[in-house]
Amino acid sequence: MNQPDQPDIDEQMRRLLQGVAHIYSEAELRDRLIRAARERRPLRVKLGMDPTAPDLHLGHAVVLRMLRRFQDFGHRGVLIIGDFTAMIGDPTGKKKTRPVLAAAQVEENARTYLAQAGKILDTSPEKLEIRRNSQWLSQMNFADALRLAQQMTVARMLERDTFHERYAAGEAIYIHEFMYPLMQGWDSVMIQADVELGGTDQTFNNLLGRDLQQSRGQPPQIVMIAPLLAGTDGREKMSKSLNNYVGVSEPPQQQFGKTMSIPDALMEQWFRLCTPLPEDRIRSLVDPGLTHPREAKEVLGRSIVEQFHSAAQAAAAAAEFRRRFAEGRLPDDLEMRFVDSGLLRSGRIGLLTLIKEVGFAASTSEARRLVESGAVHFAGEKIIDPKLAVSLDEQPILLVGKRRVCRVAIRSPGALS
RNA sequence: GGGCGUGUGCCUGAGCGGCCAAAAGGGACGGACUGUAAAUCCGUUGGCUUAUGCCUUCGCAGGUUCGAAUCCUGCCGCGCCCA
Repeated sequence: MNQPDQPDIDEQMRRLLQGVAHIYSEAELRDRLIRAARERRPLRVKLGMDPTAPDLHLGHAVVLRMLRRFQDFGHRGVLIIGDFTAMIGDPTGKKKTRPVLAAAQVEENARTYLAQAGKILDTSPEKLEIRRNSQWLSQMNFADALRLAQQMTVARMLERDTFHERYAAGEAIYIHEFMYPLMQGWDSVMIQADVELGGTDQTFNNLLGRDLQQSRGQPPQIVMIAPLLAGTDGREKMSKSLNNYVGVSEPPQQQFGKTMSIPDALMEQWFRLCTPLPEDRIRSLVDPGLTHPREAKEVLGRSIVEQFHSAAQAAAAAAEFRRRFAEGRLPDDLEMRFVDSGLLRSGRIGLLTLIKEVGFAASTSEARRLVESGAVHFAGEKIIDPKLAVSLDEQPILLVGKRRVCRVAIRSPGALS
């Protein structure tokens, strides 16, 4: 805006476009910024939130950071809680219809979401407006819905990647799924969005918002698309269901450890999308001739942990990681896990049962396989006999694989855990 | 509404009366090697208090058979074609 402490438009543009994969269109954004400044009106920057997934990860953080930059330039984030659209579920997910969420549940999820998003966003009321789309969508009747549907043709819907692929693959597409993008687009009309942010999988939906706005005489929103962040496997996009994510509220140790496990080839993208490091620094970090990949990854890990925790915790996580895996020592603060005394037979417990009880294996059979494949150490000794029964009197250490470790003890019936 | 086809383990996908807890690949997990990287190699991949044992799995429910993922009937889902 016009405030003296804000940089000029060119600088704002440069910063806003940082790390953006696509924008529709750059010229429109520039115009809109200029007009907003002239009219002393903050832009309304829309971001949709899925009320079913309160576990935010680095992928969400990318787009949240984009919104944050707008906020920092004086604009207003409008967070849409898709409580109504959740009834359908974004066809992108290509899974079955989701159950309708209870209002209380939506409320709860929104709270969790905000608690996590707050690590990145400015959540002060003047900078962030929170709306739920059931507010207007649930008011619509069939005629309203039909009118909305008239804005779109089947052919155009089928252009959308996810629909296109499913159609080609012979998978089912339900009519109501076609409504999803329309509903999301309608949200933009209702809140009069100036800008909508989203991941690449949202492109179609977001662009539809432009059409709907125009047909209602509103200036079309500018659409800014964040690149999809690849998950820790380096193959798929980061997502909770693929279990390849780094959660923003995970403990430092875990964030750091997961980051260290990503393929080297992924580092560059993560540096760009997940850290504030300048371009030339990134370039030297990802050049194996200049920086050993392990060192580079450590910088990456620390930078990530730092954002969600603190520099001190990041350093500690890195140090602990080194101790643990480079030097092969056990962690300092071993977690204690308890086992019911009822499971003991004359003071001993079957190793397999123990492994299962402690949560290191889903079933006894799995525990057996782990033992037989030499993955288990108990009280400092490698054990390959699945029939072994052990004593827990000394509160021994149980190690399964490289990462699953704890100390085990007996919980007597009356004792508090 | 009718005809044809299809439905298998986390996924893809073979099997078409016994040798099937079910080929193969992917993924995942474990081991070796490393930098909890990649590549490579090896092993495991339904459950069960400890098993040349039992139980549950091949859309669902019945049936035929000494015996069914495999045959029959009905139902359900999906696809294609016709209307």
